[in-house]
Amino acid sequence: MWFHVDPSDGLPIYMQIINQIKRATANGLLKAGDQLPSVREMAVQLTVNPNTISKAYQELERDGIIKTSRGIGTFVAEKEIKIVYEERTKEMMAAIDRLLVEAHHLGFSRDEVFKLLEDRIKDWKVSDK
Amino acid sequence: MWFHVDPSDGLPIYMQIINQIKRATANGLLKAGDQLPSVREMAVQLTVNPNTISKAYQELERDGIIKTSRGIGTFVAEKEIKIVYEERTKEMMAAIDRLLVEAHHLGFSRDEVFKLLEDRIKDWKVSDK
DNA sequence: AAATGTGTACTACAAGAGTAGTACACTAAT
DNA sequence: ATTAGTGTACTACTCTTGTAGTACACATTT
Repeated sequence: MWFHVDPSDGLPIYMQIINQIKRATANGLLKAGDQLPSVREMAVQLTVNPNTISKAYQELERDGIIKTSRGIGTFVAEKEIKIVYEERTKEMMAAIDRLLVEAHHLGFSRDEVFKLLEDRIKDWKVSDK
Repeated sequence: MWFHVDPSDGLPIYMQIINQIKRATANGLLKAGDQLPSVREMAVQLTVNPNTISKAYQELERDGIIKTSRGIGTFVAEKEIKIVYEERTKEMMAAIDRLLVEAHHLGFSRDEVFKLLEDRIKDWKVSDK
């Protein structure tokens, strides 16, 4: 599998794994039901301790992104939104605000952000199939 | 001044301060040249150690958001974008991707994100004056 | 030169994060 | 029952983070 990790990235290993899996499920590379590599398999491949992988998997499970069963394996979960509407929206707006603040300090106007997002979404769509 | 801090927030105190100042400069509450409270003043007001404030100010200065002079005080910096275009754009796209991944896991479609951002930008604009 | 207001350096310490080693526990197949 | 595959608990160690205490250094005003 296409996981890779850079120990000197600053970002902790288990975080890098989490990010990759989140992205993969977000863009369809990983679909509900897909089995992930076992903690040992992945640990060997990345030359990392099994617990590090386990930690990533545990956090992903807490977020409801994967489902893991002892002795069986770890799988991408069925998508089910559990949080209530207001909560979701609140979090989403907070995320958007963070983006806008960051954009401002990178020197982008809000309209530019809008445009960039528009383009990006189009890109995602075509690669969607 | 309107700074406030919650020690039990999980987010470290100096980060909370950084965020508030970043936001304030991003939405115009703080403008270039405005003086910030001295480290001591703010430390007393928030019942926190001066070094904690200092750490926040240092990080903000590294980001070019404020300008500080020993014995004088700390001020909001003139906006000057130092990073080259490609770098800025790269970071911005990364931020947008992070937002889209987060949105997906919150159960928002990309079009919904688009719509929310559109609304949000409109809001910012009217409160712009 | 003294006083007062500014930011800072140095030190220390408690708490937590990150990873690894090792041994255990569950499940399915043989 | 055994085996081979899975995830996990426990422990320990290192390194970093976050904050505080204290003392210092610079700038301006008097």
